[in-house]
Order: sequence, then C-alpha cells, then structure tokens
Amino acid sequence: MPELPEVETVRRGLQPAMEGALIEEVEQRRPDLRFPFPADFAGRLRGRAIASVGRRAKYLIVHLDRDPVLICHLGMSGSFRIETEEESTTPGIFHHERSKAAAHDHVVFHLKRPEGERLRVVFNDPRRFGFMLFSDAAGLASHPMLAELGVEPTGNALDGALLNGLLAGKQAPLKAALLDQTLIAGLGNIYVCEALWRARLSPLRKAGSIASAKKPSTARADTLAQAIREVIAEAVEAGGSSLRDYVHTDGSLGYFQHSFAVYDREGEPCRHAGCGGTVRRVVQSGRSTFYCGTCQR
DNA sequence: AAGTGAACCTGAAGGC
DNA sequence: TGCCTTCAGGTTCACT
Repeated sequence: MPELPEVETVRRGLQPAMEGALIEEVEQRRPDLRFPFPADFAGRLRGRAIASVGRRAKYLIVHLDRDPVLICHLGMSGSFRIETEEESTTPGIFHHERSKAAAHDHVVFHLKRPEGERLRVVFNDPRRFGFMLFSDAAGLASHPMLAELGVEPTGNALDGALLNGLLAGKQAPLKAALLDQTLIAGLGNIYVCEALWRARLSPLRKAGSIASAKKPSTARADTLAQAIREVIAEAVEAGGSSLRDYVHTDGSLGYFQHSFAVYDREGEPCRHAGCGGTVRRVVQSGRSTFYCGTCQR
C-alpha cells in the first residue's frame, strides 16, 4: 500500500484517536514481522500516554510521554484500522468481531481516551514486510532506519537546484535515483512514474543527464522538482491511492488512483494533450515502470 | 563505490 | 474446479 501520501493519510487517521490516549494494553500476536519485535514490546508500551503521531518519509513516528519512541513501517501491505466500542452493545464487544474475521492482525493497541472512551488500533499486514521498532527520543534522528533518509518531497525544500545537485553525476536510471530514499525520502513506484510523466522525462535516461553543472540552467530539474511536489501534494489531498488494500484507518478508500496518468495503464493512450502516444510498461531493477515513450524524453 | 537482482511473504488474478 | 505462473504500493542484502 504505502508511499508517502498513503502513510500521511494513515497518520492523519490515527492522530485524533491516538494523541492523548493511554495505552492500556498491547497484544503482540507473533514474534516478528519483517524484523523481530523489540524485547518486552508490549511491556514498554503499556501504561504510556501517546504524545504525538508523526511521519518521516514512509515511517510513522509515535512519541509517548517518555521513551521509547515507536517507529512503524507499513511495508507493502500493512494497514491500521481503528475500532470503537459500541455503546449500545455489551462492553468489550467491538465492531469487527461481529463482521469479518481478521487474518493477519498482528498487533492490537488497546487505548483509553481522556474522556474514557475505549478504542482499539489494529495493525494488519498479510505480507509482513512492515515492522515496528523502538528508538529513544534523543537518538531518533540518528536511528539506523532514519539517519540516511533524504529530503521530504513536501513543502518547498525540494527545488530544482537541490534536485540538480542530488542527481548530478549519477549513472543509474532516473527512475532508480528517484526511488533512492537517501536522495528523496517518500517516493515509491507509483509517484515516481507519475512525476516523470508530468515532467515529460524518460525514466530510462541517466539520472545525471537532467542535472547541469551550469548554475542557471537547471530547467529540467526545476520541472521535475515541481512535478514531484505537485503529485505528492495532490495525492495527499486525495487521501492516497487504494489499489489492492484499504488505505484509511476507517476502511474507506483513497481516490488518487483515479488520477493516474501512466501507472497501471499499459496500452492505454497518453493523457498529454496532442501526444498520441501509448503508455508502455518496462521493468527496471525488477519493478514495473509505466511511461509514454512518445512525450517522455 | 555504485548499480543490479534476488530475497523476504502472502494473496489475487489470469491462463490452461 | 483446480493448478500453475506472474505480479504487487518496500527495503535489505549479496553480488558484479
């Protein structure tokens, strides 16, 4: 599921439920996901109050009233859902127990809101590429999972000059460079394809070829940086993209998938006015790339 | 050193 | 219906 817009959507769903809540109990239903859970995972969370739910790149960062800090990654198929106790039924009976049984529910956080309401936040991840780790607040920025991350493609930090510098001299395909989380943190397969289409740049060209040693001539990098920022902003606004899984914590869908210009549109016409090209699919470093060979050069 | 491909794991979808 | 292959929004690790 998750690139930056999906993770941000999850964060926004979790925030009102989790911030200020007390963690009464944590059910850890298996010893590992992608990595083993930290030692005494449930014990170190039990009794803590949640201070904030943040995000860095594709990571969710949950700050508590004191250490540890909880770092979560959704992998390919991870999702959170929030379940509320229904007032009209027996206490302790939660909605999902009367609906679909939930395979792959690996972690359940039992929360109590300041007003007394009880919630469950459930982490589900069929493929188990997700993970949960601890850091201490003081060492968070230097945590191995976070220390090497590049610039966020949100806000104004990523401009043409910065992107120009990041890509200069790189021999890897432009597509691969944009997926490199140590350069730009948060892009994934969908939004790289979409941004390159908007910038009319080929995913196949060498990354360094859009960079310029000459100061004033960062035209391609300017265009690409703007395309990246725009596609990410629009996708966040749309609540992310929902393909095979639900994105939102309430089970509803994102709708940016309806705005795809190239992703998963192999054989369909290019949406650039007057282009007339056809969307092609190629494989780069083991992953599908969708692009228009006519207008993306 | 940088760049490429396999591996991790499950489920859905398509072909026969 | 069932079996087989391919593919999937990510990251890490082992090779060239």
